[in-house]
Amino acid sequence: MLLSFLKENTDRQFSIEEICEGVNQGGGHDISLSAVYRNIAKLVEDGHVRRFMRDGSRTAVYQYIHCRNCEKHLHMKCVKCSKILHMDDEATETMLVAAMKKNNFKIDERKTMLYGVCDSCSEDI
Amino acid sequence: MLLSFLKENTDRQFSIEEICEGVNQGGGHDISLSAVYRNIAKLVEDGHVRRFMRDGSRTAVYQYIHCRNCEKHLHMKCVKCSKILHMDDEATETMLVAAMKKNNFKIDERKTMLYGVCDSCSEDI
DNA sequence: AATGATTTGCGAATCGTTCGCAAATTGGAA
DNA sequence: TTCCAATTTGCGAACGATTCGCAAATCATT
Repeated sequence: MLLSFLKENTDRQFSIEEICEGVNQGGGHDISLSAVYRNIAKLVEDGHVRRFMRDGSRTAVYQYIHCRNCEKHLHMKCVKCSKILHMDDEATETMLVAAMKKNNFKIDERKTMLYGVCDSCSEDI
Repeated sequence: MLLSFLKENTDRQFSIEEICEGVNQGGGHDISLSAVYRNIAKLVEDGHVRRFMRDGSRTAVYQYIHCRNCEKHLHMKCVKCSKILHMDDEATETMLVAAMKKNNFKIDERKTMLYGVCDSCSEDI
């Protein structure tokens, strides 16, 4: 099932094609790309899944990731290993949001993705 | 000229088509879409202009904005009026970056865009 | 089993972007 | 100025991820 696949993999984003492969991995009847497109659209609409865009390829590609309580915290994406980190330090989270509000900007955690380099990748020379 | 058009308009992002129109507004010889695509690619490569993606349309659309000292500060985009805000409070800026580093994440100001609601738009009911 | 509603898969359409190539423009060197 | 090579341009075709249309398959309710 589509949603359960994403639920079990929240450490990175998946393209439609990857989701299709991942779901069909489980054996049984294969699902088509079209169906994945349609079903994922519904999941996004209902707020179960979030959609971002990947830059860099010839044309833009949408990527998807499951929402847990993700509207409650910020996310970071490592530009080297593409891993998604969920901000789990509540003190920092509230501090960041407060600092932004002081600058008259009410940050939207659901749409924002912080890009940078994660801990393990910054160790690499 | 393409770069000077973007230099004069740093309060929002422009699509290729908007850039084309904006440049051709200045009279003289019109430049084609192809040329805009090519020239903007070079500007991005050389670090004079930054490229982001706009979500929501049928297919992905790239958008461009001029870099001033933009590698030095964060940017915010209002999801309501699409205006781009440049973080000008240095104290907050360094505080944010430090807070992220405490969470083992070295934020990349050039690739990150904070989404949310700006001051004037949050006043609207 | 029968009926209607939903979902599926396939192929065509969409459309921003990129590519290929010949024509136009530019920039030196003589 | 004139010649020639190098770069840039504009046009149309190609690309490719996504969406659309529609008939066939599946599901749900009785």
